[in-house]
Amino acid sequence: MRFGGRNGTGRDSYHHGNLREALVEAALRFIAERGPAGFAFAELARAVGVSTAAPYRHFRDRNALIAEVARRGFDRCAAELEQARQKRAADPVAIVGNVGRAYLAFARREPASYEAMFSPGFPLEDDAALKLAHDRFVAVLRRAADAACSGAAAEARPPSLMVALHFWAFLHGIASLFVERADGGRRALPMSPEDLLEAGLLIYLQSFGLAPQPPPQPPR
Amino acid sequence: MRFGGRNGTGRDSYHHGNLREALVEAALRFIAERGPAGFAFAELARAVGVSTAAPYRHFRDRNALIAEVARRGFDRCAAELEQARQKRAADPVAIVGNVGRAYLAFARREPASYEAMFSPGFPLEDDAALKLAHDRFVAVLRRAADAACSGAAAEARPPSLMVALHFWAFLHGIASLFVERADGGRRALPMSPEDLLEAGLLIYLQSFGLAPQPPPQPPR
DNA sequence: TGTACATCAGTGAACGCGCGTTCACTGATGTAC
DNA sequence: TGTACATCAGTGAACGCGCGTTCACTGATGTAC
Repeated sequence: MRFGGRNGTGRDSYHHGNLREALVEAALRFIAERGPAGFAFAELARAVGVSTAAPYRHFRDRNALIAEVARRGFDRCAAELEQARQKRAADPVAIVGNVGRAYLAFARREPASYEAMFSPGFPLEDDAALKLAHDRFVAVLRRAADAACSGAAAEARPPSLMVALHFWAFLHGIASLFVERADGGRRALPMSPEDLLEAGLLIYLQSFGLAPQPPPQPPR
Repeated sequence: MRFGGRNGTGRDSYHHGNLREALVEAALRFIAERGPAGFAFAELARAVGVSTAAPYRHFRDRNALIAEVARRGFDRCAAELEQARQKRAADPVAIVGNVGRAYLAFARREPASYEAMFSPGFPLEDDAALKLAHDRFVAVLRRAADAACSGAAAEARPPSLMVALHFWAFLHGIASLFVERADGGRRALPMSPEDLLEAGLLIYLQSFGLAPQPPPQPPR
């Protein structure tokens, strides 16, 4: 496995030109294949076609690289969730569903990022930028929960922070237990993770007097 | 860190007497400290006070050891959940709550086991005994969900397998995101994981027409 | 437009280290008689 | 109860290997003038 610089496969000069990016990409591949602890820093350098000393120009050590991978993961995932949240502002149930599906889609499409983001043993406190990205990510989930809560009848309206945490825990549980992984470690399921999610959300939101709106009829 | 044989601290003879157990215990400690990938097989031998060749008498390799740790984790956790399930047969909501609390208690008390059980990259298929223990564990969750469903009004009764999967995903999400870990990697929470769980279960089960029974009054 | 030079991003060789695994071996245990 | 012996669970030395990290270095880049 070899990841090139500017021109894709090889090197065009003494300088790599894109080493930082190339290292992050290679790390994503290795994580997807073997998990966040399953490769050596030197291995990464080799995969990218560079001496083992070169990565030290860009990352203090292996952990700093993984933290960068996780940080980018939070950023990208937050952006996608936010986009899903803004897609349709009318129906609270649909908003939560859209955000939830976007969450599962991210976990499925970028299992390596997802693992780096949530694998224990990489504490957020060590890296301020990582912590910030994490908090922004959580804020998006919080906004989605706000939308759901604001649609609830006033007397049945639960604290939206709690709803956000329920939402997140449920999403994370489904993503880590049931979304198919590259190494085939998915559990047998009688339904897709997305359907499982949607059914669970409906049951939960029903208690707040929320039900999905029928889609608007096209004018005839 | 050194784990002894029969008499606790040291060795009493040429033979260790309890090496298999001692290795499993040491692995639990290391996993709790550094995660399932954070230690070497040889390190384990040293911690237990034995030559680096000795563990090979008991485990084919490092992965076989971790699989054994995970298997025992599933067994113990399943036993505790089952006990919680049978504690009080009357109220479906209370049954699910008891099992849920037992789940979180296990994750809190044995974070190393929990991590070994659920860390990706150790596929169940490679080890029949592990797969069996896993399936028995899932069956307990299934029975808890059955109890909840059987209490629901017939016309609102959901498929109990789906409820079991919702239950599990929610529990796993709370356990992995919010239960305090040895390395301090817990996220800030406005309430305890147990309260978060209980509130979520109540909201969810309310949709089935289920509500907690008031505790029976003591006879006066 | 050309040149000098500071800065940057690489090299490659070297180091000490601990790992996983194997091997022939040996001390301890338990059992058949 | 005693002895011979098979089996078991350890030892310790050895191997080749790749890792993380450092170092003085050098090729390329970009900018001031």
